[in-house]
Amino acid sequence: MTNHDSCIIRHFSHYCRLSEQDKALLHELEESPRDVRAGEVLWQENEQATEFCTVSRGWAYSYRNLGDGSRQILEVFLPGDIIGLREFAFSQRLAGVAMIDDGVVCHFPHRRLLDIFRQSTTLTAVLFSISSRQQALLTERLVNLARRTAHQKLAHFLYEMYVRLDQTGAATDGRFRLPLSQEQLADTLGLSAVHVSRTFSAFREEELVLRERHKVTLPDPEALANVAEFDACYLNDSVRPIFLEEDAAAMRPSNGAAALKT
Amino acid sequence: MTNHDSCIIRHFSHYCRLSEQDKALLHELEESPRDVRAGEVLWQENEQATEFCTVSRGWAYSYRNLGDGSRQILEVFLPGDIIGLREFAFSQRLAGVAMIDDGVVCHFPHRRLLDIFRQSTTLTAVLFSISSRQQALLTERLVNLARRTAHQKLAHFLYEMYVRLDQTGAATDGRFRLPLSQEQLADTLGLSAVHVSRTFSAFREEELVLRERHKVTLPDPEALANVAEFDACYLNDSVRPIFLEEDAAAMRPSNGAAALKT
DNA sequence: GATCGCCGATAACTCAGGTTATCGTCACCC
DNA sequence: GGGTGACGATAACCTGAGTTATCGGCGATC
Repeated sequence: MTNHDSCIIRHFSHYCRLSEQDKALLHELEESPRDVRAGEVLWQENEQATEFCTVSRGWAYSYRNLGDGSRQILEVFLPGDIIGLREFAFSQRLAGVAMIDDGVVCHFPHRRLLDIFRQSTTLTAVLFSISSRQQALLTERLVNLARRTAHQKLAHFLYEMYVRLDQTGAATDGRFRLPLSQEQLADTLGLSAVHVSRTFSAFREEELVLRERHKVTLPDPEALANVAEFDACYLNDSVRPIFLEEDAAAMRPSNGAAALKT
Repeated sequence: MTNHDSCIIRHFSHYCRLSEQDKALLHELEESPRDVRAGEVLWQENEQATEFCTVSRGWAYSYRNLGDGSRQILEVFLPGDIIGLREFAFSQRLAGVAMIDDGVVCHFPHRRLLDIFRQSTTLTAVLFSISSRQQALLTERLVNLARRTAHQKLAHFLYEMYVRLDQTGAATDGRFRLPLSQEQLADTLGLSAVHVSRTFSAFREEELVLRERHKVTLPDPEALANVAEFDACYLNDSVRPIFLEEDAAAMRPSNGAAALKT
């Protein structure tokens, strides 16, 4: 088991120092990588759900198709994210998932999550934290959709992506790659594609956002955050390291004995 | 430990048969009941978060205050629900919580959740399921807010409440108590209070919904569900009993020995 | 290098829902 | 029993965003 740079482990390490045993458990989630093409549908609403999925490379999104032919994008997944956690309690998919980009994903069965619950309190707590953070993103998007103007919605989304990408080093100096089309943005923000275009034009005018093809530049990120009334609280998932460290310490004695080679 | 009818245990039992030990663990969550009055704020955004909370009686809601003075209600909690699970990863509250009704709530420290992770895989799985279901509610509300008309939003909300209440026996024959004011409904649905009123008038006209004070009657629930394009999938959390039973069976040997009196 | 198809920009027109304001009703309380 | 205040209904008016349509640019395919 070469520790060939794993997105998941990097992601989990954000939350907590991991034992070797924990890392081994996580590695099992990435056993069967599969290449996927942009636009490829990983699964659809109402299909039987027996697996989760991790993204190793590329972007993905989950979506719901509505009765009137429109569609709502719910979440955008980046490398290191786990897809499908939200559906833990359900035997059917509640949302479809498709790739934005070419990429690599790894499927693993539901069962594996129970193994983790049973074998590592630390990982269980981290999984709960991740799920909790995803819910925070969702909540923020909800507020955004319910209460803000088109300008604020787009500003908020762009700034959120900027922060998320910055946290993983994928944004430098206000510039980042945003592989979504304007139609996908519209489906995310509950707007029409036309109005997304209008709003980008306005932002260009005001020199808040420059966009060419899939490259976005924010000349003044803070100004954008202000437009969006952005409160970064929900992204700085302080993650309460103390809390988790205590916990890790508390459980190490019992699990340490069974640990794999150090 | 008298098994004086506990909402939480009833709630959890929905998902899975519980051992006596599991019940004992859950009972600890309801150790310190407190009477609360309608309108009382349990906590506010950005306060330090060190506790979760269960609702034993009454309704509650979580909300976010926006920059422009408006506010968005995120979730409505009924007796048996756990409040604050969403915030597991955070040290600050992401949303305020207030009572709709007079009621009884029980606070318990974060730490207690870790005890559960450590001591019961069954309860851990159920907690994950509950969190997953809450997220499904949130997602459905998001779609609702982003993509549907005022009529659909209100119809959807009313029908959802009807189903949730029906599941706990609190709705009979299309009639139930709905203690929210039109302003609270507006804050939930991302509408103005005026427009909620208009929409109720329209529903009265069409004989879809009758509302007097806090009593709501749905003469034809199915018709309402149709207006809302309601797909009950996300509420019939099949909850995959098989899955959990297998799991419970798998872990019983190790924990059974330490079980409390049967 | 001509054709096709996708993506994005822009303009003209429409409409769902917000805003403001007024009024009626009910509950509560000296 | 009259004052007060929260809640809800209704009307008139306004506006942000949807809809439809047209056009230009760019990449892929032959």
